[in-house]
Amino acid sequence: MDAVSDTVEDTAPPRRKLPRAARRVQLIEATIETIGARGIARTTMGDVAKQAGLSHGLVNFHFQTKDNLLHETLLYLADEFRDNWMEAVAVADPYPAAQLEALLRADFRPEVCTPARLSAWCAFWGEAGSRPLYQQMCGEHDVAYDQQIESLCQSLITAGAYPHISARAARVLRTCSEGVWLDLMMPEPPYDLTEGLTTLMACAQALFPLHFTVLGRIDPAG
Amino acid sequence: MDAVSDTVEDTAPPRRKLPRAARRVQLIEATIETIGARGIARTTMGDVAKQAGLSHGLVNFHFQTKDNLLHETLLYLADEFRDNWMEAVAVADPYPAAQLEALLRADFRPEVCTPARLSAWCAFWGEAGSRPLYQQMCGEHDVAYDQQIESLCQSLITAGAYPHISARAARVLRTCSEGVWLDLMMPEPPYDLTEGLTTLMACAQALFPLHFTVLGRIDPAG
DNA sequence: ATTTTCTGATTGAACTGTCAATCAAAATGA
DNA sequence: TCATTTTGATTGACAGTTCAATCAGAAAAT
Repeated sequence: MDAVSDTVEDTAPPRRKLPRAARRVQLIEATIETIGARGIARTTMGDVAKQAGLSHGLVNFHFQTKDNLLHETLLYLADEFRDNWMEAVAVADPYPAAQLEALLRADFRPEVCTPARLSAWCAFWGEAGSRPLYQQMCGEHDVAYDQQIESLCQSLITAGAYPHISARAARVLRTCSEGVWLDLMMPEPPYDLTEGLTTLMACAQALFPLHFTVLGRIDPAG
Repeated sequence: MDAVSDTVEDTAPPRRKLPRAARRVQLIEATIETIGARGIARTTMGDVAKQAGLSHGLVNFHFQTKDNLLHETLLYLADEFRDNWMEAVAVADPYPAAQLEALLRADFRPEVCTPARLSAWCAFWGEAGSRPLYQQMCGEHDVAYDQQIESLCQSLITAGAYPHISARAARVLRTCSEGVWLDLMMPEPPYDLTEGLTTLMACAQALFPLHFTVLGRIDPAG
């Protein structure tokens, strides 16, 4: 039926009549790329259309307004990030240290940790202060992430008799992770992804020395 | 004739013929407020002028272009933040734990930690990914801050025979501080300034338990 | 034949940057 | 002390540009 759908993007012009959902995703991906390259302030509908190799009328056809396009793009990113860490936790070994390590590593997987995605996410974050809608979405993302971390921290605190407050330990880890993200967002980051992860593990080690080293969790099996 | 000049605007309207430098600062402050309220993307020269209670032609008279206005605003913020933490370190007690605590607390002083300033700084940060100039300025700010922290961390590591790498410990503290900032930027932050600082101190305690508690440094005098 | 997707020209609004005119204050001269 | 000139800060109207959104119609798809 749809022999077209194979080479949807990159160089070859992705000719007409892609299924609705696929076209929307293509345009959202183009939006992420454009925001990553030009920032939100200077991103126009024309830029997005050009990036996708389509006409700008089509962007309005699928998303009605620019505000809506941005909103849906943020939604897409937030869902992607959430799915990513949730799945990482789900497939991790079933003990707290392994799950916490999986959670912390998830945001740095190459699939989600691309320059354009980091940059776009940060751009939305920067605008969040003045846009209640973005604020709410970024906030909700953080809350869910934070709760998951806190629950794991609580398990570790109990297991290791650490003197920490779980909410605070969780916050230290989350903020550290977000800060490393900001560093890596720069086109010429001061350190690479591996060193970023090691920094996070150093943070986990400082909090939970019985369960973590700078290389990651200490396996309970020995 | 000139009965006008007194209260043309609301709060503190320095009417006509202000010296050049003062007027520029007034316009930059108006820019910070506007960016904080509307974000960079939707801030216009007209908005800034209105915020300052002046005509929009005057903004161009003093700053030529919008890009230049934004650039100078970022410069102003970066200088202010740097001066703030440098002075805090300079007046702190002359031992590493006290200086580190002063450094960490500096960014959360009410003078610099206002909603508009946090929000504006974050907005610039969000755009930094796509603007080499912003990138460089934000980067330089971070580098200087990081070097100062690292030097203090190194002193503590030596003093306490901690197993850390100074660069990584410094990075953990800096990223944690930046992450807390991001949290506090939200109009309805998930926790207050005091709790933010306590979180930072908890991070310092995890790294340097001989020198810090969640309340701050442990005074060497006892 | 009908519906859905897509294009590119067009429109109208908003914004930036310019400029001539205005005006307050400082400098100068009486 | 008071009038005159000079300076440069300030205004508001304007020109030119950019951009979001619309729309009529073309091109697939069903």
